[in-house]
Amino acid sequence: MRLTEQLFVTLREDPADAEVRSHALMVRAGFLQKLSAGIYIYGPMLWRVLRRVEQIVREEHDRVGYQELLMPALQPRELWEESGRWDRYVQDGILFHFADRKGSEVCLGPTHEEVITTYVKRMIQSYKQLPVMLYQIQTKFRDEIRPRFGLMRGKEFIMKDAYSFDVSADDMKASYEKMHKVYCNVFTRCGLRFTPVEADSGAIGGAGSEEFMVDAETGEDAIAVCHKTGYAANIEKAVSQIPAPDAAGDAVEMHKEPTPGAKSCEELLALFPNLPKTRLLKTVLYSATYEEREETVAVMCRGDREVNEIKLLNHLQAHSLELADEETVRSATGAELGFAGPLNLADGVRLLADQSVSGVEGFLCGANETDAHYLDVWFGRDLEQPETADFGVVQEGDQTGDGKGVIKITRGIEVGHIFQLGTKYSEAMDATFADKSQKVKPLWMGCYGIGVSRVAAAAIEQNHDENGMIWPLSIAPYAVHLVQMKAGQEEQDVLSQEIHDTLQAQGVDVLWDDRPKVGPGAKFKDADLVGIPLRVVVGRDAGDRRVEFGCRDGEGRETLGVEDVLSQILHACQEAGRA
RNA sequence: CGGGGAGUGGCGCAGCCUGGUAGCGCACCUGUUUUGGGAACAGGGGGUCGCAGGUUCGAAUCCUGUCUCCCCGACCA
Repeated sequence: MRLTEQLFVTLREDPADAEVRSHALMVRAGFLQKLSAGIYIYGPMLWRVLRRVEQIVREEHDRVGYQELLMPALQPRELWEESGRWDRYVQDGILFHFADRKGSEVCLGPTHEEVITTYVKRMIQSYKQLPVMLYQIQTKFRDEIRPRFGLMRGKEFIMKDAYSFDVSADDMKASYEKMHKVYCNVFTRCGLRFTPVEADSGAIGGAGSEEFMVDAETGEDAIAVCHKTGYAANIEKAVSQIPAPDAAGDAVEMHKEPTPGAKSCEELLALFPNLPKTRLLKTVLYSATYEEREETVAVMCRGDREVNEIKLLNHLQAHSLELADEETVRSATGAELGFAGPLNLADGVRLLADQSVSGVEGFLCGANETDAHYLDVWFGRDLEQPETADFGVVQEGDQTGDGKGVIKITRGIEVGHIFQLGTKYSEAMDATFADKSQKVKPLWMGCYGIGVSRVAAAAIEQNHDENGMIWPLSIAPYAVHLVQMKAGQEEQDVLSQEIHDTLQAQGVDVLWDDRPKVGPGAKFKDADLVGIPLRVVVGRDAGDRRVEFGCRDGEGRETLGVEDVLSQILHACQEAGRA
C-alpha cells in the first residue's frame, strides 16, 4: 500500500486529554479518534490491528471446535427479567436501555448470556447434541462509571464472547480448561506477556473464574503474585497469611480514653505513641443493599490492614455495597465520623470482623461516642468476638495462603476472563436437555470473554518507546514499513516497487512511504510512531540493489542485498503466521 | 455521584486578571531551493473564542446559567 494513496495524518504533539501512552500514541499516529467520552473511531490502521487480533482469536477457537455466530446487540428487557439481571444492571447504571416506538424496553447488550441461553435452549433437546461451543466477536455497550485511558475502558468496545454448554459439572470444567489453553495461545500469539490469575466472578456469577492479565504498570487491576509458589490472584480475590499482631500489654481493665478530633489511624497513633498499629482495631461501616432490603454492616479490621469490599459483598450475598454515608454512621454509632467501634452499636447494625482481628488483645477501638475511644479491650472479656471471616486485602510481604512463599503486588490489564457459570442461567431460563434416562437436566455453562480492542491497547502499553509504538509482528497493521528516501528518484522508485510487489505477492503486507517532498527525518519519525515491526529503507544504495533492513525495536539494523532482505522478511512473517 | 481542572482555526497553546477589530508553534495550500532522523525562504487560506442569556457605546475578556471534556475519588472513620 502506497502511503500517498491512503489517509495518513500524524500529530507531532501528544493530545492534551490522553493520560496513558497507548492512548496518546494511537491518537498521534491517527489510529484512534475520540468522538465522545469513552467512544472512539477506529481508524484504518487500528482496524487492521483489530482484524489481526480477531483472526488469531478465530483460529484458536475454531481449532478446538468452537463455531462462530453473531447475536444482536439490541436485547429485549424480558430476557433480562428471566435471568433476573435487569434490575441489578439498571441499578448499577451500567446498562444502556431505552424504549422503542411501541414502548417496549430494550438494552444494548453489555454481554450475551441471556441471548445465547435462549438460542441454545431452543436448539438443544438431547445430551447427544452436547457439548456445544459457540462464540461471537461483536461490539459491547456498557455505560461505564468512568470511561478512561482511550481504548482501555470505553463505553463501546469490541469483545469476543464464547459460551460452552455441557451435560455435567465435570464436562463444564473440561471445557473451561480447554478454553484456558485457548486463551494462553491467543495472548501468546498476540505477543503479550501475561499472567492468568484467580478472580472474582462479579456480576456474571458462577463458581470458578480466572482473569488473563497483561503485565503492565498502568494496568487498572492490582494482582497478588508469588513467583516461588506460582500463586497469582486478583487482589479482589487473593488470600494470604498475614503477619501476627504485636503482643498485648497487661490485662488491665477496659477504659475510655478522650481522643478529641482523632478520626484516623494516624491521628490515634500520634495520641498513643506506644500503641502498635496492630493493636488498633478500626470499625468500618457499610450500607449493603439486598433484593428487598438494606442493612448497615460494621466490619472490624486491624489497623494495619484494609477491608476488601468484594470479599465482604460476597460473604453478605448482597447486591451492592458501599461505604456508609455520614448520616448512617451517625445513627449507627451515635457519634460523629471517626469514632465507630464494636460496642454499643445501634440495634440492627450487623457486626462482622476480618480475620486480622483474631488474636489481637488489649486493643484500641472506637467508643461510638464523639471524641472517645476504648483502650485495653479484650475479646472474650469485654465483648464476644463477632462473626469472623476473611474480609481483608492482601498486602505485599504477606505469606501465601500455604505459607510457602511471599506475596508481591503487581499491576495488570485484564484482557480476558473465563468463568464456570454452572447452571445459573440455564436454570433461571429453563435451558434443559434430556439425558440418557430421559431425565430433564439444566445445561452446564461456561462463558469466556476477550477484550479485543483492549488487547490492542495493552499491546502498546507493553511495547512502546519514547518515539512510538512497537507492534508485535503477529498483530501489526502491516508487516513491513518500506521507507523510500527520495520518491521520484528512478532507481529508488524501481527498487521500491519491486520490493513492494514481491512481498505483496507472497502475502506480506507492506506500507510503502512513497511521499515526495517529505524529508527523511519526518519519514523515520512517522515510521517510529506507527511502529510497524520490520523496516526496509530504500536509499542511496538503491542502484546497487542494497537496502537497509531492521526492526522497529532497533535490533540488528544493517545494509544488505535485496534478495537477502526479502527472504529474511518472508521467513519472519511465516514464523509469525502472517504470510 | 463528590471534588478539582479545562473548553480560543485540524492539533498543542498564549491572550482573559486590568473589556477596545484574535495571536503563536505545528499542520494545510502555492512557488523556489532542499532530501539518511521532524528542511529553508517567500507568499497564502482557515477561528460567530463550547452554547445561551445578561452588563456595557463596545465582551474571548465581567456576571448568570448550561453543555462537553480531562483528572482524582467513590479509600477504611
